[in-house]
Amino acid sequence: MTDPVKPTLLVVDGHSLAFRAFYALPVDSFSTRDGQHTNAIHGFLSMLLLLLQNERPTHLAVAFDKSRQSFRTREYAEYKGNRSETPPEFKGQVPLLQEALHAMGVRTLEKDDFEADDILATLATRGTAEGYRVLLVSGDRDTIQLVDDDVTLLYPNTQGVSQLKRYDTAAVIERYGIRPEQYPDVAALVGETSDNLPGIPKVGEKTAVKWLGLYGDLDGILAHADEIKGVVGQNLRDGRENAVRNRKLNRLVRDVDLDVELAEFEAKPIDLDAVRPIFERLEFRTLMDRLTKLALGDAGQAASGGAAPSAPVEREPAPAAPTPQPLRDDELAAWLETATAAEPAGLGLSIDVIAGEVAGVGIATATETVRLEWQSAADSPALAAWLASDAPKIMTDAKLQLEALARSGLAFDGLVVDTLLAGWLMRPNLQEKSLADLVDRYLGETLPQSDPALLVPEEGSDAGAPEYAWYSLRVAPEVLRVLPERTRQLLADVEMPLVPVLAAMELRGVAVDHDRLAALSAELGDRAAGLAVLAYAEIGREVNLGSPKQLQEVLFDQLGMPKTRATKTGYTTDASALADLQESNPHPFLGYLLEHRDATKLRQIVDSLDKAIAADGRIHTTYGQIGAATGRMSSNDPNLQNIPVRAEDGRRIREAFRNGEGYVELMTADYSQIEMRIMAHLSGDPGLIEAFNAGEDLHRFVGARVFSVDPADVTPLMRTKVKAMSYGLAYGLSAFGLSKQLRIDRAEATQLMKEYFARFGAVRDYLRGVVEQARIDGYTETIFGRRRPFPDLNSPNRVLRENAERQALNSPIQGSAADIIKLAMIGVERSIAEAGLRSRMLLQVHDELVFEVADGEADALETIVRDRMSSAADLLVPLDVQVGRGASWDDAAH
DNA sequence: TTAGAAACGTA
DNA sequence: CGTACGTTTCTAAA
Repeated sequence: MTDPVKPTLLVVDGHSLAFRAFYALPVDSFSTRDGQHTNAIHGFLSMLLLLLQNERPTHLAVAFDKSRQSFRTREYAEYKGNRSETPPEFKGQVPLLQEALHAMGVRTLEKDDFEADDILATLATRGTAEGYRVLLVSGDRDTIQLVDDDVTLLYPNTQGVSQLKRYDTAAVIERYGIRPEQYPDVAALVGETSDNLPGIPKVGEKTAVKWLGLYGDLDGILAHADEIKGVVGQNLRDGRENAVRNRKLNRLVRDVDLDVELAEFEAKPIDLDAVRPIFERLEFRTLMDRLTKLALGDAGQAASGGAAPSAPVEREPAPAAPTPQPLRDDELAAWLETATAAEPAGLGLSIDVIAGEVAGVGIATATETVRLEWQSAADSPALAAWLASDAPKIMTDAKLQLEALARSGLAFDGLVVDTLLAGWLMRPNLQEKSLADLVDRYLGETLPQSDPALLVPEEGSDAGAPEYAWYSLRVAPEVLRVLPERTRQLLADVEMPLVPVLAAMELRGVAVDHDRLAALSAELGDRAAGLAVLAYAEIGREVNLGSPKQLQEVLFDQLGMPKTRATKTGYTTDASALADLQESNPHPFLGYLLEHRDATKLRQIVDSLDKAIAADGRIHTTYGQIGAATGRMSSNDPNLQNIPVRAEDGRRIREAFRNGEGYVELMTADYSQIEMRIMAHLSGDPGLIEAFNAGEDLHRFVGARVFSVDPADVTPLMRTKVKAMSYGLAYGLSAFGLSKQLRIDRAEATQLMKEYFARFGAVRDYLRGVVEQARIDGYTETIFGRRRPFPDLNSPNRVLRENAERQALNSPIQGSAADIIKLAMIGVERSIAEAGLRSRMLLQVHDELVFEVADGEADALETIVRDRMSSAADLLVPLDVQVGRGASWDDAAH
């Protein structure tokens, strides 16, 4: 095994390992508050620490590629020529990684005109000569040739970088059936796609190894090329230049002039004080802990050698959750008294939910947790009283738990912090999706969880309600600490009060008429079947009309239509492309196909809604409060925010949404043009503000300005164009996009935009300003202070950057609209309760609310809704609210 | 069996 | 080459 006398030299291929780490770890989960991606750095350092711990090298170096150019690219220009652009999220991490390594006292090496692997080869050669045991770490197979009795290669497996496969001579022989020094011959014959080095066609590892066995080495094989029969033999004779070239390129250089002595790589004790600042900047809490442990271990060894350890800061190990005490309800009041005194900001609370009902309750202070077994509300008067009181409670992902409480007949109040919502406001790109994520990020600890693969969780290993309560309690102050003041306010004023409102809406659900849906489904099914028959007749065969692949065959091969926009897997067959084709190459098949698509899509929606009707005859969607990065909510299971409304057929689905028993109709209330109004407010554009205050049709008003005509003379076409332009603005629409949407030429679109901005210049200035400010701040902000970070705004990658720019200019607008309707919902719910109405709010569709109206309450409800919605924010323009009522959702639309 | 792409519905 | 979502179906890889 290892020779205790020999010193150990560990050499790492920095680029290849960092790159592996980059792809192994989700980029979204590793970034700092200011948006710097750190997944590659984190993965690399994590692996390095593991190596230092397990291998205990005496000498250490990390080699990097200096650039993409090397003597190999000069020799063969196509070398690695197929490599796509390095992701910018990766690029920026390399200098930071090097900085971190230097802080850790690790030497890094790079050399003009050579690749990192050549440095590995050189150090391995010198190390062997100078009596070292050498460990190489690289993700490049070419380094296999370096393995010998003193040189071992650690190669990352496909899963990532946490597991390294150890290749010594025996392992290479076992894996490849050849000796390490023969590997380049195999690679030369087989070729290396990732390096853009084609090999001999039809020759894989098996064949190459067989030939090596027969003829010794590549030269031998080529010398006997004439004796090899069949297609492969001919391929070999045809491609011998390739093989020779490959062999030349994959030979690593063992004598790069490095101008260093191996002794300089001696591993020094880690200076934690030097490392701490950069690790803090990278927000590597767990890694810092691991490094600290490792360094203290080193110090301990040094101490045994005589020197006293320099007094490093002793880090406490991650505390374990206190063992939950079982508590009876009659003991609860007393416990709560001392607990509340100990935690005035709130107690941690978590509800075990099984099948939607309360199964257990955990409550936590910083030092104690209790578990209350729960039978029924009647058996737990003390618990019920505390839950119903306004005593402050801290939870994680409370909505589900609140619903379970309600179903079990328990009133609830006093939710002050939901850590999941707080974490989302801090990083709205859905990076922390669970308590476990929050515990990891904000405490640097791991939430105990049993293997989810186990059907029966291990006894005691799993975190239950008391543990969840305890971790929630500890996470809360850490998240709040880093939350900017306005964002904390947003949490307290908007997101937290919204939780019980959403819980109530989800519990209520909306009544849906199964019979109508069933009839509609049957009708659509028949229609689709008929259209399919017609479509098949046109092309003389049956294909799967739902298969883009088969459609491409029909359209482009069989019917010879011109190719449409390219997708990753071929050419698009989407509705707009088919419409274009219909214009240029009219064919009845296209019409049938489009209609068939419509019918099947609609039927699919109908069927999934029908399946979602619960036993109470109602559909209960789930709102995702942390659903969208802009601040909007999402709806799922089923999604009730994308029920068709534009097409006549689609609207028939809305006819199935009706008031339930005990109610007389539905009412809808929506903000008209809220995003344009927000744009008017944020930009302060006098023209746009006047447009809204004039109370005239917005698009007519704008059209009159843009086309310099009287409002009365604005034609429908002019109105359409201006409307598309106005709506497109908030999305970062380009002249190209506008021309495409309006089916007008580029020049006309450009002209339209020019005229528009000439009249509404402040809008353009505002949109530009948003992006510029975001580039500086790294985030955008809504009217209410909701932030969204944009790390890609300064990316050198144009696609990424321009995407980020459009997102950035849209976010304050979409986000402010979301803030406003959330505030309105909270106000409406409160006012309805205060007025004692039975009518209730059921659905939210971004700028629309749907209510179920009780008999005789329509007017009172409308007054409340109009008032709360229009006064939710104080803008420079009025917030106009449209209200409608009717027997169905469709009828209630206006 | 699973993950990704394509397609399409809403605001 | 217009933002924000969720769902379904097909497809290729595992």
